[in-house]
Amino acid sequence: MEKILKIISLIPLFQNVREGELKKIRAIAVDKFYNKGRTVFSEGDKGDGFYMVADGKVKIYKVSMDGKEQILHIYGPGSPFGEVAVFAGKNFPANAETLLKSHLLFFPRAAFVELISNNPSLSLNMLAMLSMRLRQFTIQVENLSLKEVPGRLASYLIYLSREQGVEDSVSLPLSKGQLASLLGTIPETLSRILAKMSARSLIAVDGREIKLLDMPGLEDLAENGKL
Amino acid sequence: MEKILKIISLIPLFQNVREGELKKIRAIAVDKFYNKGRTVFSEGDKGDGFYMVADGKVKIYKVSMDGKEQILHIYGPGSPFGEVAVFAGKNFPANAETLLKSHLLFFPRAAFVELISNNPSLSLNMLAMLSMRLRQFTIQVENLSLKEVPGRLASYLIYLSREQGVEDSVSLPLSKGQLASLLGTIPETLSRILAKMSARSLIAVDGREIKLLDMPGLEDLAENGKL
DNA sequence: TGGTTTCATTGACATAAGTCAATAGATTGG
DNA sequence: CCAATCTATTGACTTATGTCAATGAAACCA
Repeated sequence: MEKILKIISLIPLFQNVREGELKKIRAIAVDKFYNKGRTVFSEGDKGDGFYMVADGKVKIYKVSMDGKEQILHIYGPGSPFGEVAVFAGKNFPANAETLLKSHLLFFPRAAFVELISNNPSLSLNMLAMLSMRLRQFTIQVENLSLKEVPGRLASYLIYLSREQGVEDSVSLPLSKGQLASLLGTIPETLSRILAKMSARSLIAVDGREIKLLDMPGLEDLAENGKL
Repeated sequence: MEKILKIISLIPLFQNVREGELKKIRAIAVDKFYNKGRTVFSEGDKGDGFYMVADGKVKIYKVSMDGKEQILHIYGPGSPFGEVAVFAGKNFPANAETLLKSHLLFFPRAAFVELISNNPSLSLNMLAMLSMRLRQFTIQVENLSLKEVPGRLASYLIYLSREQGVEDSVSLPLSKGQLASLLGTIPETLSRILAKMSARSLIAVDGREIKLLDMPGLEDLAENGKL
């Protein structure tokens, strides 16, 4: 089986889709290659399709007038992005940029809508996908509005440790500056908080490797937000 | 035509759906009536269906440990809510409470999924609906993270004036306390900012009626966030 | 390798927004 | 219609986080 077709077949979005349909999906996908740090699309661009990461890493973000950046998502292999423009029939609501050399698949709107119209499994998968995104956003809003930065950081570390399947240590998939942007703060503040959490023996930081020394303490911090 | 059926037929979610299907949709909907201030569902509740406002008003919100509330959405007639639980197959990610005496329609998951599986128009409408929600969330995150409270308030006033179709005045659909919660702040702060904006002659406040005295000034504030 | 650029840390300081408390206004039900 | 409750405003104060600037560490590449 072609490599990309195999990748596609393993993606949640395309589960329970008949083999024949998978081939059609592959047929409409256009391969796109980007170097690190490249803009895939910008906020306001007309969206005539959506993307999926085949390989690499992409950040979706907003920027304010004075240049502060807020990361909305980081997507790796298997994650689609930019679907909002396809289904809401408007333009992209945020910016997308590669964080690594990346191989993306582009799905043109018309062809994909055609596929989805004839494939209930696919449309239910897409509904599930968007629903998960909405759920993530409710968490992000909660974090930004109801937690202070230490609480957000603690939540993120716990999330990472689950995702990476390691109990007591995590490896940041992002530079500290980018992590600050993901958490809705700035590098200076993040630095100070990492220092304070280290002083409290909650964590031990070594570059991008962070040991989680006091899981209960971190969980409490994530819940109550007070350091 | 039955009153509810007529309401359903006018809703964006059910556009371009055949008459026969509309009847089926109505058939699976369960009427629910709530007084003002009633909990419809709570965060974490198992979601075996979603709701739609037939009449009244509902707020969707999160609460922190120490009791601070963040409103995610306010929905009026025609808006569905709670779909995330249906399609992501989990529990509700937030709380829902009526702000007025309300008449809601409840759509049980299994029956609705059945309908959507056999109706491409309906599933595309639902995808569009969720996509619009995602778009709104990107704006909410942007507001919370990249704008200060005065900027958020200015954005909201401009949004309201567009929605209400009036150029130079708006009527708050919410108490000031609830507005504070929607903007991600507290009543005291909102009060002070309203006072400051009045002093600057950007607006004039009279209870829930707000005159927009300086639209360019408000737009600038919404963009750049500096008061 | 060495030098340049980017990234991270730290200090001194400024400020937006939250907390606590008191009061005033508005709304509601008996 | 008045008391009781809820809602909004204002003041004095605290605090978390942002800003500006300097320095140190790490990564990159020519």
